[in-house]
Amino acid sequence: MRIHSFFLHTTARCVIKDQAKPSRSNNDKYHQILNAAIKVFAEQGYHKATISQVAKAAGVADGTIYIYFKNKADILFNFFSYKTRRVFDRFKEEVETAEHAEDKLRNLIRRHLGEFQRDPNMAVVFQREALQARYIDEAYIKDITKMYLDIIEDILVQGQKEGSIRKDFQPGLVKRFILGAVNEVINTWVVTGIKYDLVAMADPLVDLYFKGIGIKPVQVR
Amino acid sequence: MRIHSFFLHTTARCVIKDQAKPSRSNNDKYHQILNAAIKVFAEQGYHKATISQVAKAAGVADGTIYIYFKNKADILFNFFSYKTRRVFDRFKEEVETAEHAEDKLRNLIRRHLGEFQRDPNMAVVFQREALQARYIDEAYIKDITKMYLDIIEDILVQGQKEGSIRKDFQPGLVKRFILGAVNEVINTWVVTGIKYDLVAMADPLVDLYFKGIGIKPVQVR
Amino acid sequence: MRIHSFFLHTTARCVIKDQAKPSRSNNDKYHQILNAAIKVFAEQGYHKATISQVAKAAGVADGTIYIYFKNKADILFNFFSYKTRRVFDRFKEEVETAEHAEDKLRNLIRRHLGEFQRDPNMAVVFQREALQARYIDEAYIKDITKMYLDIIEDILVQGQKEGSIRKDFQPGLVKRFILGAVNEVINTWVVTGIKYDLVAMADPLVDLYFKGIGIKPVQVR
Amino acid sequence: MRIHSFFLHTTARCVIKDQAKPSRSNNDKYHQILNAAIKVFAEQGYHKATISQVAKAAGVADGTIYIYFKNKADILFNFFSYKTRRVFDRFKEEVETAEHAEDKLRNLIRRHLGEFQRDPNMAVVFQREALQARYIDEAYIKDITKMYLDIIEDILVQGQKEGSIRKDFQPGLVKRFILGAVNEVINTWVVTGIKYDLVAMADPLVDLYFKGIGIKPVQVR
DNA sequence: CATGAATGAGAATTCATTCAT
DNA sequence: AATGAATGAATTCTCATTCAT
Repeated sequence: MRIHSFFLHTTARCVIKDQAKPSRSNNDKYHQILNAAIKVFAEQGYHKATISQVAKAAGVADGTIYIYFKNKADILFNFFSYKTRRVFDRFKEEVETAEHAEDKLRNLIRRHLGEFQRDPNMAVVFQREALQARYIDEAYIKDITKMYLDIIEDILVQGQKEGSIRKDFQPGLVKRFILGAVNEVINTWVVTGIKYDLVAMADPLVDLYFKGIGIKPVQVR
Repeated sequence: MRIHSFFLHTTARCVIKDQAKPSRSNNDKYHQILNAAIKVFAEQGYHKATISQVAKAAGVADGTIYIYFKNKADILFNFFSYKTRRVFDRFKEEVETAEHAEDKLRNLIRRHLGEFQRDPNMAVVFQREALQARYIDEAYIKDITKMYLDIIEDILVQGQKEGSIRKDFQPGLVKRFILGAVNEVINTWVVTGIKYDLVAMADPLVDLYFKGIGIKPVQVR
Repeated sequence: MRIHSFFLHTTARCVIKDQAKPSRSNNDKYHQILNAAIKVFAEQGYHKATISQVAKAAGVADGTIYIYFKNKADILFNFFSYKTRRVFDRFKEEVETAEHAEDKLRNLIRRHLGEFQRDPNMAVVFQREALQARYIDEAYIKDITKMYLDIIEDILVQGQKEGSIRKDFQPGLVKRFILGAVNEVINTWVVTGIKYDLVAMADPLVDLYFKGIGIKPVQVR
Repeated sequence: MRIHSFFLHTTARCVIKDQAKPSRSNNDKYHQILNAAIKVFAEQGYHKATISQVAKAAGVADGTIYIYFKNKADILFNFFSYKTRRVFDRFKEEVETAEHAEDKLRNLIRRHLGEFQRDPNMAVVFQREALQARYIDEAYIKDITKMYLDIIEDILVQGQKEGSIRKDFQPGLVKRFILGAVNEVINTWVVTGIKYDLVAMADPLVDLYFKGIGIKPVQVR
């Protein structure tokens, strides 16, 4: 798995203008290029993808890309800091709509799978390039990671208070356990060709998180 | 998560010779280069690493590498088909030493974590480059993946027969669930700097697999 | 040394309009851009300077520059044919205010140093780019060069008639000798940071031109 | 004028190996490329010249240049620190073969003109690119410059002691006066097409340095 | 077998110039 | 006239791969 956590409290949504010089007309071109890039990165991998490919996919000239992005790495950076930020914001919102821990987790997972299903290219690039710490500010990535894990942690703590979640485990491990499984499920979906309904995996997955695969010894009795 | 399954029944062990021209004594040079490459790939990433760096790390000339490997990609291919093959063979052996499903799974996970802990460079490259399917024959990777998942499947089926594992789940999902968690745990260990004892995570992890995080309503009764 | 001679008899002063499309009011914009360009060229060098930098310095849009100048090289061409032309016209005028050869040379040198001191950017660009014959019509530059040398020649001839200047030398060499020294003095002033009073060098320099550094053997007698 | 002074005490002659990776066979290739580069730079100017042009002129592939030089600027740097260094060493040697100030100056000028005549491309590049402080370490260039001026200064001081040179002038100005004239003479020779015998200018030039262009009023009497 | 200098295709990036608004 | 976004040719530099020694 590549990215663990993701989420941002950030209130400032339109960071876009920061690096984009052209102010007047088409701010679309920024997104045009960003989306084209993500598509190409998804197909080729960030490294193998060339600016020319991205330009062609975006329907602009090579040089145009440098009007909207500092350089190739900056495209990836914008993907993480802008595109995924929006997604992770939604995760937190989604969680807040539920009351109890189990529902919160279910909402989170459902939304997680849902957002990636909506934008498979994003999913691919995210899974693959995210922790490739080399390209983007490592600290920045760790931040998003931590935030996602923090949402889970809050849910765990609440669940323990509510009596629906065990207390005899290492929280750090459980967080990986949860995140790892979702990611693997997403990855498989991506690798096998984005065919089936990803969101449908949410409920069975949460069921597994809670009940495990074992048959309760209680029943033995 | 990057690689899902890995394991090879392959009886033909010395496939190495297939593409390596040198037959005589220094078959060491093959391993010399392979290990150096893995080290460099772990540090730089496959793409960023150069043949010169690998050559220098291996203590050979650039040209020498092409005596033992077809090209740069072939080094990675050999890493997967030779180096990891040995590891995944051991997984199966390990599993066979146990009798019951739960013990088999525990052995598998323990060994999995153990092998990666023993060779962190391998772990890094594996986690990062494995499903970067672009470099290696995708089908081949899927094969290894499938084999690992097959071991798990066998364990699940056995467990269900033995009555220790539930039957009401999608086997495909459970396999990802198990594999994803291990991989995430390994990844975290890699990303945070290979500091703590990875194998110690095995038992708590298997405990989670079996019991989940929930408190069984049954016990209420 | 870079530029040797410069001076223009040209009666047609407003050649400017030739290539500049805009005819109406803002002929200022032409100068605005020209001066900004000289400043930027002085700081960056002609080649390294970009049209964008010039535009920004001139407070106009990039495209606007192409309304007043054919292309980048044309800016430099205009610098030489318009801006320096005015300066070199003044040289000749200045020379004419004196009667005797020695005073004429003194006036020329004084004015030469004075004009460059007044406009250091012009000095820098002139010294650096002038004979970079590649950018501007070489013949044209040679013309300006020749005119400056011609002023000197006239002075020399007059001096010889007046009996104040030797006759036993190659005029061509003497002209370079005179021009080279002034230019070197200007260059040093430019390179060391435009700090001291350049015009103050005129009298000592002319003194050296006339008397040389040697002690006259005559005095031995 | 471009470069003022040049000269190096350096005893270490073979600095070449420092940046050239290839050690074995052809150290010629270093010079092959360097000379080709100087030729191309002389024709095109450093900026306008492309690596491809240099490579073609040197009869090697583009990439080969980067085996011997860090980058384009490094070629120019090597030109100054290696190629011209040798020349300026000779200047000092030449000066030392004479006893009296006037002979020393004559030797210096003769040699200066001679070396540039021998290698016109070097002359062109030197004159044009030398003080283009932008490309090469400014301090370094200032050093060479200062050394040349220092040779002149030593000669001046000696001449004053010997009674052959006046004492009533600013040494700084005289140094520019001498250097400027030589350079202008070289420049003219370069610009007019490298046709006539440059060295033949040495004696008349030194004559002008010493006697100036004036007719000494003393003799009137 | 081993070497490492040479190669040249390929990639990122820059910037003069154009043109629709 | 003025603008500045868009263009794409051109340039520097990298690096996998080859091959003469």
